[in-house]
Amino acid sequence: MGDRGASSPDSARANRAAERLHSAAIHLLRRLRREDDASGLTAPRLSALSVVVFGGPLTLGALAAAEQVRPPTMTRTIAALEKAGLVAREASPTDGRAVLIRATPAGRRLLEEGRARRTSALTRQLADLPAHDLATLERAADILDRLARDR
Amino acid sequence: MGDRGASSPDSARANRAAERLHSAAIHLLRRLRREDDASGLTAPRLSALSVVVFGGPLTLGALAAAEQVRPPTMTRTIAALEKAGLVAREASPTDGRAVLIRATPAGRRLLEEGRARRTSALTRQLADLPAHDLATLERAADILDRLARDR
DNA sequence: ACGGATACTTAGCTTTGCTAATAAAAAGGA
DNA sequence: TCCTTTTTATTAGCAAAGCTAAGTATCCGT
Repeated sequence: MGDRGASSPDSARANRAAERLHSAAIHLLRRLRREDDASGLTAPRLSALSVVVFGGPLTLGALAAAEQVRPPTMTRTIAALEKAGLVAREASPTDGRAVLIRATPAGRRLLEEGRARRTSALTRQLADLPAHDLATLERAADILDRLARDR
Repeated sequence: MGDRGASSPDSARANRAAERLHSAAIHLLRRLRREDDASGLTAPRLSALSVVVFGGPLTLGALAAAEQVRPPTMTRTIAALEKAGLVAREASPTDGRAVLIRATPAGRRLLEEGRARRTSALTRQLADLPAHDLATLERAADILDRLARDR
């Protein structure tokens, strides 16, 4: 099947890997979407809450950047979390334009409980995996985290 | 931090891994969303098209199951792909209720070209990775594929 | 041949992403 | 100091993708 031209074998392999990761990510998320709801939160909300809980109070812009989303999108996500009592907005003491997002005790609690809950089907499937495979997935998550950080 | 109670160390580890994979998948997809568009297709459409191209003609229901989505969602996705001339609907010869989805030459071509295009930032980032890390990601994709299949 | 099951579609809702436009505050230069 | 530009966040409005509920058409078993 062709593939001549300027493409190196390395980038061909990287491209194939990218497509497979893309597909795996789509399917993983679709599965989790259904059941995220041990917590009652959708995936983007849970993800944002997690950053706020573990990343301390931070501005909305910083949170949007961390979540790789535009500010208006994060404004709305935070509005939902605030309405649910999981985070609070407060004025920045140093910058009148900025808003600091802070987790409430309820938000912290929800995340901790979710952590302890381990009901999700994915968790159960992972627990059934050979230790070796689980380790591979953990290393993969490390690599992807790193990739996301130095984009 | 606590974590006593009924939880085994294994499931605690699996749960942590599940959360990290969840987060990695979210961030991976958000990045790809921006640039999927070498092809002009959104991620779900590209994913569905890929299944149709490589999985031969198949019914809408089978496609929905493969994509872990409800039939009405797939109906709409296919409608968009059909409108774009990338797939065609045809009546099933054996079942008057069913619809077979088949890729058109244009759909096939788009996928092949996308494959050769390798413009995505992810591909480039992956190509820069040590071979060892890339291999880890490939193995992880294998494992996740398998997991998705025997859910 | 009838009644229940199955395959798909339609209708309508929610969430999440985006861009464009606006308001308010900060920063900087004349 | 004052005025302009930049930055931060919000509002408004659009599109895509997910869902459930309800409807239609076909199939299958009795």
